[in-house]
Amino acid sequence: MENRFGVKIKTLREQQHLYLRQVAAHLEIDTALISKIEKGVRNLKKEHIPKLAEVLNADQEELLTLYLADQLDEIIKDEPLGKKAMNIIIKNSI
Amino acid sequence: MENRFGVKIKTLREQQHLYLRQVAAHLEIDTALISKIEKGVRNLKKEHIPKLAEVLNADQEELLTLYLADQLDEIIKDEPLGKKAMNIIIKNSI
DNA sequence: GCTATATTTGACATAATTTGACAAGTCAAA
DNA sequence: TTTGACTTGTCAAATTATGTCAAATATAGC
Repeated sequence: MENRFGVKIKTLREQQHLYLRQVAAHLEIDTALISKIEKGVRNLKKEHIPKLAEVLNADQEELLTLYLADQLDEIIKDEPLGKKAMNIIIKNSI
Repeated sequence: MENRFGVKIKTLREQQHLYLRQVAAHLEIDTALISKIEKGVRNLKKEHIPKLAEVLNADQEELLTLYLADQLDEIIKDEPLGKKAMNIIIKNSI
């Protein structure tokens, strides 16, 4: 899977009846940028997550978790050995 | 943990009785760079792994796996939610 | 000690990528 | 057809990655 983060913040934004423009203003970035972030063609800077959680009235930890998951995916996508690499970290090698 | 990759290739290099200079020459990069890579202060470009496995007479997949593990660690180090993020990928959400 | 060779370190230059802004575009509803 | 929301492409600036060089520091043999 991919772009968990973008899908999530789009859903949250719609639930809150907010426009991209409003979210953008809160983060002080361009509307076009969050549009791309929702679509997964760009990454949000990690530092923006607190403000984002704020305006979306969301749990900051949940957003960060999804954000990290996407980052991890970015590394192991197209890598057949990705799962094995994760297992090494989890310590259940093999 | 960290720098699994660097530790591994240093061990392999010593087992093969090779100098950094020799490994560097094979990869066509500066000796100083592999020194740093072994110590984990720099990353190797992924494209160099095949040549590296060659000169170290090592299994390319093993090196790549450790390489990926270090990359993943880089993202989740200092992140209490890192494991949770990995679980999302593995699909054992929670 | 001295010498030679291997490794490490820090500063630097350059290349590549990321980040964000802007402008022009699409689309849907009024 | 006008308006507002969103999307897309392109550009410049900022940041990060990659590699080199020279100097510093080991390390081993005499």
